[in-house]
Amino acid sequence: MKIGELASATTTKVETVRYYEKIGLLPPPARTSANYRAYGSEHLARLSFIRRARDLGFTLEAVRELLTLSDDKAQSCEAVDGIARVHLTEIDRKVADLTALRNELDRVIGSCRHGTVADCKIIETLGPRNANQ
Amino acid sequence: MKIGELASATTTKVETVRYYEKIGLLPPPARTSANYRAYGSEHLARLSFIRRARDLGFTLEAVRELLTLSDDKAQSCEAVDGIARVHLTEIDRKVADLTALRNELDRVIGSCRHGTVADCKIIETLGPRNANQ
DNA sequence: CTACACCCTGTAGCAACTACAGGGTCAAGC
DNA sequence: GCTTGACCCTGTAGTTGCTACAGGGTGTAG
Repeated sequence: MKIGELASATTTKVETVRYYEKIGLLPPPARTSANYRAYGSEHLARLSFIRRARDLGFTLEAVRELLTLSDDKAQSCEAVDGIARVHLTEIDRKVADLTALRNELDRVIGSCRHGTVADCKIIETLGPRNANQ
Repeated sequence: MKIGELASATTTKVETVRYYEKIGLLPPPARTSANYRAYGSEHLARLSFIRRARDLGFTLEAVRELLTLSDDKAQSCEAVDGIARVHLTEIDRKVADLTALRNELDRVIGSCRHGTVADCKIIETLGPRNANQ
C-alpha cells in the first residue's frame, strides 16, 4: 500500500501521514526499490486509531499516550479512562467558555441600532470609555 | 506612557504590544531620546479595542477590519454588524461541533468496563475494525 | 557605583498541520 | 521510445496569535 492509498483510506492528507511519521506517531514503513513507502495493515490500523482520536479532539500528545497504552493489552485500562475523562472535562470547559462568549456577542449585536459608525453600539462596546466589566 | 504601563493597563504582555505594532494593528508610537516607545491615550484606546475584540473571539484579521471601519465614523455600521454576525455564526457552529464531540466522548467513556486494555471499549472504539460510522 | 527593573531588537518556539520547491518513478498512449 | 501525467521523495517555510529567550542599553534608588 502506497502513501496515497493509505491517506485516502483514512481521509488524511499525504503530507499529514509523513508528518505523523516524522514526529514518531506512525512507525516508518518498509521502502520499495524506488524508495516509496510501503504500508501494511498494521499501519492502516494505527493511522485509523490516530485519526479517530484526533476526531474526538485528543491532542497529538494524548494520542501518543493512548497508543502506548493500547500496546500493552494486559494492563488495566484505568489510564486510558483517565486520559479520556480529563479530555472530556476540558471540552466541557471549552463549551462553557464559548457559550458565555456567544451570549455576550449576541447581546452586543442585539444592541446595534443600524445607524452610523459614530453611534454604533458594537464599536462603542469595544471602546475603552465604558466600564462594563 | 511606557510600554510596560500600557501593557498592564490593558492586561496585555509587553511582547504582545510589540507584536501588534509589528503586524500593523497598533501604530508605532513616538520614541523618547532613549528610544523607548512613548504612548498616548489614543494608543490606550486602540489597544483596549483590540483586547476586547479578541476577548470576544474575533480573529486579528477581523479586528483589523473592525478598526478600519471604526475609523470612518460617518459610514453606516452595517459592515460592523455583518462581521459580528458572521463571527456569531462561527461560534455557534463551534459550540455545536464541540457539543456533539463531547457527547460522543461521553458515550465512549460510559462504555468502559474498567477491565484490561485488551477489552477496553475506549481503545476498541478507536480501532479500525468496527464500523460505527 | 552598582544593583535592579525596565526598555530595545531580532529570532526561535508552540500545535498541528499545509504548501510549496525541486527533484525522481512508473504506467499508458502515440 | 518517448512524452505526458499522476504519483512519490526530501526539505523548508508558512499558517495563527502569541510567548520566550538572547544579548544588549537605560534609568533610578540606595
